[in-house]
Amino acid sequence: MDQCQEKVLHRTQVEQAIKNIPDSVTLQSLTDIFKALSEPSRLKIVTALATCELCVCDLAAVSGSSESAVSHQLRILRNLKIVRYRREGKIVFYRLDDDHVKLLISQSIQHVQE
Amino acid sequence: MDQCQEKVLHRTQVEQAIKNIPDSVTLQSLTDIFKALSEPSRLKIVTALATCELCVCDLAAVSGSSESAVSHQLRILRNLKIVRYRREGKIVFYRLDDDHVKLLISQSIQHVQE
DNA sequence: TTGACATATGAACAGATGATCATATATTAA
DNA sequence: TTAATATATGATCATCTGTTCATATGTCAA
Repeated sequence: MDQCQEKVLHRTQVEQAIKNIPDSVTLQSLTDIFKALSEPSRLKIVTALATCELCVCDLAAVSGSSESAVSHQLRILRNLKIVRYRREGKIVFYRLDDDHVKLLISQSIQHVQE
Repeated sequence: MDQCQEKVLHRTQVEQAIKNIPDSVTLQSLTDIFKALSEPSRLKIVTALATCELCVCDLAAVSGSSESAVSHQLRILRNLKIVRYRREGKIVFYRLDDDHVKLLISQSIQHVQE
């Protein structure tokens, strides 16, 4: 829209700001991970898994929701490569896919607690 | 629900995991900030403001959305104390409220780019 | 194979949310 | 005061999302 272009008030700063916005792939990855952690139920699951691996049943107890709801959320976390799982007989154990998310959350906690 | 309690398979791990879940206030703060950053439009605004202060009109140009939409998103970011503003005549300049968010985002970018 | 248990998944519903449009407010200039 | 500019906000609507319920899948034991 040309209207917007014409209305730019501070051209230098705008150009600088646009350069600082991550590329679309990075932007997508960022919003994905932030969205994954933006729901209390999912954040509980992830912080719980930061201690040790847990089965779906455990996670339901930990997060205080139904096993079905947890399973749905785990699918989202799985698709985002935030958690992985291993099956042991009838039981499926979930754990964090790597330590990035754990670190990110601990850093975030520091931020909000200051 | 007692059903959930009875079905806990790994009691020790569950108790440990529950201890690791942040208190409800921290949990709320975390989900708030993650939710704020989980929308492409808002993340663009925040990353743009990481360089310098910008007015609403600038932010509309930077993020590629309407000024009204930006203004709505800025209200959300204002309420979450992520941005603050100062008025200079007819123009309102926004900037990040502190450097926490900037640091959090740069750390997150490192995470997703590995 | 049958039954029980653990988990996964599809459908449906309710609640949340982002964009748009119209309108309101605030500031400045004439 | 009036007009123009910059921003804010309320209402509406379409879309998204999380939960629930019912059902399906997978595993093991009998």
